[in-house]
Amino acid sequence: MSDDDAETRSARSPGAEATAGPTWRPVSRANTYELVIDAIEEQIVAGSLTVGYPLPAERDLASKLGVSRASVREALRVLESLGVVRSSGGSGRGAGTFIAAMPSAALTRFLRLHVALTNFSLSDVTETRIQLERSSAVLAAARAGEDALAAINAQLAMMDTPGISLEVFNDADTAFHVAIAQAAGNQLFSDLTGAIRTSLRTSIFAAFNRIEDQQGLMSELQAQHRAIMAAIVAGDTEEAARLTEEHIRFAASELPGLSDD
Amino acid sequence: MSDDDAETRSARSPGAEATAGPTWRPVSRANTYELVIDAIEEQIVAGSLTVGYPLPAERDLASKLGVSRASVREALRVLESLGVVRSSGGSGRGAGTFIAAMPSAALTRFLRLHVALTNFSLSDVTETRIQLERSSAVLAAARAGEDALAAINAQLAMMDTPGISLEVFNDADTAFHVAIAQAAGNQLFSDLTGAIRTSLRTSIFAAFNRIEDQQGLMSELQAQHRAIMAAIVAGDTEEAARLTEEHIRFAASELPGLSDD
DNA sequence: CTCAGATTAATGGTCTGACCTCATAAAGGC
DNA sequence: GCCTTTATGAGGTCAGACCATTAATCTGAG
Repeated sequence: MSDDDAETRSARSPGAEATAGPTWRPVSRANTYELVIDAIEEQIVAGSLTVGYPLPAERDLASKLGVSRASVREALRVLESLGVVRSSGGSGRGAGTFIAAMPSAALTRFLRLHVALTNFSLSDVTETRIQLERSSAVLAAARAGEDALAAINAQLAMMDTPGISLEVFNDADTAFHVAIAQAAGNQLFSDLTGAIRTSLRTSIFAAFNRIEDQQGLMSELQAQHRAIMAAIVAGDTEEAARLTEEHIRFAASELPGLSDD
Repeated sequence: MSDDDAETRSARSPGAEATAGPTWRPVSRANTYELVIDAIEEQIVAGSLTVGYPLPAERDLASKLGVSRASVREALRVLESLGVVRSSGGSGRGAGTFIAAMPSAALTRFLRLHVALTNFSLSDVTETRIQLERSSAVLAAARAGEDALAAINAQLAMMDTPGISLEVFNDADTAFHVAIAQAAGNQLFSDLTGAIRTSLRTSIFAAFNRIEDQQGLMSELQAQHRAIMAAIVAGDTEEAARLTEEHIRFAASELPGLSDD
């Protein structure tokens, strides 16, 4: 069953609460697959299903819930696309559907689609990225450990490879920023940072191919990367944040079509 | 490491790899429904499908793509759960599947599930919220218009209702913060802010019901709301940001179980 | 001619049952 | 014992049927 709250019934004074929209919520005749998702989600929220735990076989689950296998599959495909579940065929160990935790791909697709639909503008996304990465830089400067710093340095080194291709540079660039977020120790920062960068991947390539001095821009970006890294290593939180914001704004302004001001 | 992302896998530069682990990724034999999603996404990214446009009927699409209707449906359910598509039965005008743009519900479910799976910790989520809302407060203080301010005030007034229930207060509280994000003019801020609050709704209730002086806490929160609003109206960006961060940290620390420090 | 009511058609929603592929586990042959 | 073969069980896909809902169309009374 759905635990929908029926608080909309109490609105009796006309005009007073009509300010922020009616909020009718049309009773939600849930589709079967939604009910299946709810049933699974209930187990997850209750803690009965944790990462790595197997779900019943699709046929079992269908008969247990009293629905068809098709409906179960639609629910599982949704959960799979959300990065909550993972399915593999075969038999025995490792076969079946399991609770997983792989949110990055889901976030990436989500952002890519909604950016394409212009539901989120490029400047909205960039601004979000700036705020997240500013905070990542601060936290990384404050508490990054040896391993985390080494991971960031590895990406810096990668970007220094002579004659590097745009694809490899860009992927290392993304990995650099994600590594900083990871050094900050916030998984949501890290996944959002990666998702934003990756969802813009195609646009970034297109923009890059529209400019003349690609190598020059890459060098400039890399110089900024080094400055950011230096601030993080020095533990200078203010400077790391400032340089990060400057870096992202610079990149957005240099790449035509990536900022819509 | 779970750097998942089914991107264009055509670019393969020899050498220059092997730095950050193997990353073999077994060629990703895409499922049929993924191919259907790709086909639709292609149209969206190319701009052939924009918000409001209809998709072919499921049966048509299935035969056009040479797959079964079940696979088409699995793809559509995924896109629907992502808030990219909306389906309704019947015939004629308004019947069928259309491109939509309703990302909030998708974000909310995504966060709720991954928080439940402890993939994102509560402090990760709270920290993200702080950064987003700090920025929202700054932008709102800088550029909020009459209507936007009125929308925020409406929620403040709602929370002042005497003898208000916890549910109504909490929903107005959420709406208050979302209204500020909306006043900032960043849709992604706004949707993320709402999603984070809504995904924690159940936890917030549980935490609230565990404390003694509910009315006292509500009053204190409301006082902070008023202070934030005053700073926004005054155009004091620094103060608005500071108060917002303070407010969120205060709430998280007061509600037992909502911060995991 | 007009309009209410019945009919029809198009669409998503659901179910059933079948068949395929694949990876493991079990049985069998050397 | 080790290797090969078979059986089993899981997801992946498909075809087709039927249901529910809704707009468009037709029909007939007034």
